[in-house]
Amino acid sequence: MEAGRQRQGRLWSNLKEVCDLLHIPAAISVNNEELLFQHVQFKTGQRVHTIGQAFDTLYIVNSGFLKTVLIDEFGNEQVLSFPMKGDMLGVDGIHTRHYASEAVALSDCDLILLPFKKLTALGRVHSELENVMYGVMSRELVREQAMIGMLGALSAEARVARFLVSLADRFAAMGYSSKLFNLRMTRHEIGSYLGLTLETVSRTLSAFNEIGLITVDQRTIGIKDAEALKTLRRLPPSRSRAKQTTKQQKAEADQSGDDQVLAAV
Amino acid sequence: MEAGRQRQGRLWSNLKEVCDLLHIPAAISVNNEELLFQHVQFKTGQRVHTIGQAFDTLYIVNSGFLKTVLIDEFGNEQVLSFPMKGDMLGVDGIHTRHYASEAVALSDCDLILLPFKKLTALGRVHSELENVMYGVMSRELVREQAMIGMLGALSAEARVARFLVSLADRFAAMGYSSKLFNLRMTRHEIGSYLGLTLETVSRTLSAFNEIGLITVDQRTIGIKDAEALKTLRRLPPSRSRAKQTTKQQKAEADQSGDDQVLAAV
DNA sequence: CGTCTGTTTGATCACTATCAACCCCCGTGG
DNA sequence: CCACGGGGGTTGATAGTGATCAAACAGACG
Repeated sequence: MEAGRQRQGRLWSNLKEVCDLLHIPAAISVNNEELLFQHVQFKTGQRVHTIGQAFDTLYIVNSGFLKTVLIDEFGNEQVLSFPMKGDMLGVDGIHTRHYASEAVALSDCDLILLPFKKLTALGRVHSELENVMYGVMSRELVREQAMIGMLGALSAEARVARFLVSLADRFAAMGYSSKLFNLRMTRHEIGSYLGLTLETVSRTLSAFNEIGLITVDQRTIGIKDAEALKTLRRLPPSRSRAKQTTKQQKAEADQSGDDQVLAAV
Repeated sequence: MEAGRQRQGRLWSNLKEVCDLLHIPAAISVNNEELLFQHVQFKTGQRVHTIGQAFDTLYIVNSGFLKTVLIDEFGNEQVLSFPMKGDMLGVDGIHTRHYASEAVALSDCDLILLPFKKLTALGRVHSELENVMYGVMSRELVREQAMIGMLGALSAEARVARFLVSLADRFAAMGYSSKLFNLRMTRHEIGSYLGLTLETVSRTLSAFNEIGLITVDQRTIGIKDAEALKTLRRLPPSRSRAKQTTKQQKAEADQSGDDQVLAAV
């Protein structure tokens, strides 16, 4: 895209571009043009790294969409994240020096290579780089914490709703429309990510569509009521079975106690 | 305990002791006795840090048991982890410079303070320290990934079983018995951690007890069949990667009509 | 035009949450 | 010393959410 320059027929980026991509304010005054990081392209379906593979480089997504997955003893995939522009890949390999997850391109991708050795050597000279790395890793950790909180506490509908909001926010941060976008992943992958089945994901999207919160056309999603999606806990009873929801919900909302929280839209 | 020395009526540890505690092989030849980190004691129920509090120090557990929690908009706690000896606290505060979670002592605790500023300054002189930090953060990340995988894919029974095995392993790593130990947390906290209700946790423990996998007496747990607990499954989740597993799944499904549906592998 | 993958929708099942009652342990105060 | 209270734990009955099984449809593609 915009970042990077040609050399030997390949794209390269300097440190400032890398930091910009990561949304990390880097006041780094390095002799930029000497410190270049190479880009690599991956086509849809290609694997960037696999579980157990020897770790030696981190990746930053410059363009494209990916998924990272864990694979259990039966070969079932568990989706961990959907990295896109500005996200870092491979951090889980630092500890054991072997990648703990697998990264797969969901579209054609352009990634920036950060050889870990080179990075740490660089840190020795420019110690500000340390803080950049700490910041990125900490951010990743916080994200995963939020994910754990979501999986542990929210209903299927709330998970799907938050997933959509999260996607919208990320698209917005990338300069794309947050109101209309295309899912790059299948229902099955979304379900795996959210701890649900693909049928539940599909049904929930359909329900949101009926209520008017979103529009759904295959992989094209239109966000109509972002605010409702953000605060959604549970869906109002779809057909009939009306138990004077308004009053009851109000009463429940008022006492905002500890446990179950219903349908606060 | 063993680590640390007295000075001004307080305990202090050097860098080597800190690294040992973290199980990180640190070939650091620093003038040890000059680089001391202070200990602090917390009593049961005390908070080490709270959400939103300004971040300035990391903590390493020298002794005692804690929990870290997220608190949602209604005041509900979501337990994220149960740190114990050798674990690091506060990493989630690096990114935003404010702690993202709350840490509470479940027993009287002895923690080592790692002022973050001091740590990064130290990294400038002793660059091996960088790798220690990266390693610890990466390990934390991998742990959380495993947690996400567990919450997303495993049944209630499998979660409780793995929780027990994980505790046993950690006690073993600390030099305690892995066959008989005391839970430091309530059923409610376990449930929150595992994305279950306290009743489900209680029932599952009772069921394991009846089957002879463990013994339960209030908070005292005896592990009788660690292997069975490790491999306990249920719910061959999704037909994501349907291979020649069809026969096996069918066989499992056939005998799943009984009351005891504990499909071990 | 058939095949294959992904999606939608329906019917049913069952795992786990919820509601409720009771028990156990322990500390406290009459 | 015992009554009392309260937090934590166990167990039972019931309901509901989401998984499972099943069928049909829509695009993509050779």
